[in-house]
Amino acid sequence: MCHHCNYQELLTSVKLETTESRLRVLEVVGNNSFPLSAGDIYKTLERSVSINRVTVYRILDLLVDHGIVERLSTGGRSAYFGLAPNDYHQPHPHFYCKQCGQMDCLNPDSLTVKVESLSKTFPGRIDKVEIRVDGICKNCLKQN
Amino acid sequence: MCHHCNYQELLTSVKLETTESRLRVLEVVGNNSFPLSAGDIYKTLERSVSINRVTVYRILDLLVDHGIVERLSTGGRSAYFGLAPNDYHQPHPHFYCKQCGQMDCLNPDSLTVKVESLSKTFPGRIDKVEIRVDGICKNCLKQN
DNA sequence: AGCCAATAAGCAATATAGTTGCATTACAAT
DNA sequence: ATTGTAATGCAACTATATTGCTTATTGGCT
Ligand SMILES: [Mn+2]
Ligand SMILES: [Mn+2]
Ligand SMILES: [Zn+2]
Ligand SMILES: [Zn+2]
Repeated sequence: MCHHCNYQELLTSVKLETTESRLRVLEVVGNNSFPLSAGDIYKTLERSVSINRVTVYRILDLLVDHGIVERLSTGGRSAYFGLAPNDYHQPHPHFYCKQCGQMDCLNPDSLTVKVESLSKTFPGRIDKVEIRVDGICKNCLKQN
Repeated sequence: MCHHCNYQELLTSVKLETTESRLRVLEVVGNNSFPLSAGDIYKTLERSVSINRVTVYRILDLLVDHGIVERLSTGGRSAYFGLAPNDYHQPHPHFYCKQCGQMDCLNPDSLTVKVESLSKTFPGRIDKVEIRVDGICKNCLKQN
């Protein structure tokens, strides 16, 4: 767990009741150093606690809606989940290996984006800018 | 059709035989000013020609593999397709409206990314950088 | 032209990820 | 303890994409 994050507090900070399941889901997401799919999160939880697959999906939706978890698209079919940016975690781009499906967090400064000009002129509402780098990871590269 | 693109030529330029179906799919993708889902492309084609849904998926995969069509992830469940960047079409970010699912192409300069530092140090292979802006489009905004 | 091999397209079945409706359980307030 | 509300479980379902196999089309050859 990130020493800045108390998951219990994180839940109450967005006015969500703490339940065992919510805390477990948030722990799995937060304790992991890279984003995970809903399926990964479910499989991880299943090993230690009893929880339903649908509950995992619902809790993830809930945490995303409340802004403490971020849903990331991939080059593949499923979304991945990580802790949302906050005071202690800057927004940052991710790398997605299209071979093994592993997603990695990149340094916030490794790719920077200038969003001001767009924000000024864009006629709609902008909620988020997602930057994803696609390719083949180091491990998969050396296997070939 | 973009006056720079001859779709027939585009196919032969990547050593793909021209078939009626490939040409039709590429036309729909290329003639559209914003990216479309496989389903949208299929529905469009269906109106005028007889083609199978699976064929559309296969052709899209093929065109993506050959680098003339680009697959874009969305905040939603399906991928969208547009012409891949080439000499006449710079890479550019996209806007995705999470309400209506419309995707729009943004100006190549509206968001710029510095990828050099990452390319130098990143241990894997980088194929693509995808930038997606999520939010609510102008039309959906005024409906509420 | 006719034949053959290779490739493309069609069709049905299947896979995968996520969602919905409704029943059951837990839990907080009274 | 009772009750109302919200969370979770379970089964069925939806949307999107993929697979295996059959049929049709194409291009090269004679
Ligand atoms: Mn991250
Ligand atoms: Mn575009
Ligand atoms: Zn990999
Ligand atoms: Zn919209």
